[in-house]
Amino acid sequence: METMAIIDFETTGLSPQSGERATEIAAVVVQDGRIVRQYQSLMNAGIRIPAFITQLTGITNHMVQQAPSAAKVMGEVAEFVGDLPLVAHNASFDRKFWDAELARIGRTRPQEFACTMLAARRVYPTAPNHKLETLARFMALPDTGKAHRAMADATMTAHLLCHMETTLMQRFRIAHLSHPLLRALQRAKKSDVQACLNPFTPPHPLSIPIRRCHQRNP
DNA sequence: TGCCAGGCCCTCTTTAGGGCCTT
Repeated sequence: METMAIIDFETTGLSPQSGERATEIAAVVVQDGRIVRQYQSLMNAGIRIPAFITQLTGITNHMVQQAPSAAKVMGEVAEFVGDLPLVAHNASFDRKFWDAELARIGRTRPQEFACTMLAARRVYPTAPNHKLETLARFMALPDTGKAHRAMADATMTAHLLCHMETTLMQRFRIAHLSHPLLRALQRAKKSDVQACLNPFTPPHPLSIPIRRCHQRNP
């Protein structure tokens, strides 16, 4: 697998445009199908955490008050991931917080995001739904700890990514999972991908535009 | 005044609407 950085934010809400801020971030670097580096930190953005968020995540006002500033943490995690391609579950959410928090420290994102949720809708169309927790149960992925904490969810997303690579290697004859392939997959037509994944047909070369770069020789 | 996310996908679509997913 191409080396990628998987990130997960915990936040005070759903939109930085509405003044919501990050409270915790985790990043794990996956290389050759295993996690080789990890970063995790709570962060203090100077904003109160709504009670329902504390109930959801377990992150309290006291915890973030003891944490380093959001600026310090975002600087560290940006250095940690460098220019590695980024991955998140429902990446549109993490991308907008990543961009908003980086903008506050005068930085911009040099790389693209790929989304495991969109890709999972293609690769696992029979899953009950495509929430991270549901997919983890559906595929019996290893337990990573309390859901809705950044490191647990980032690690779970990494496991999901590795499971997806195995599925794609078996069904599509890909040599390895790359970030461009993941992005192409999430944009591919549902019907095209499902035809390739039909259990009653033999493994089928992946018929999405990026295939020449990533297929293994037959 | 009243409301308050938004990107993406699917479909009974594209001059739109509703559901999913993230905190």
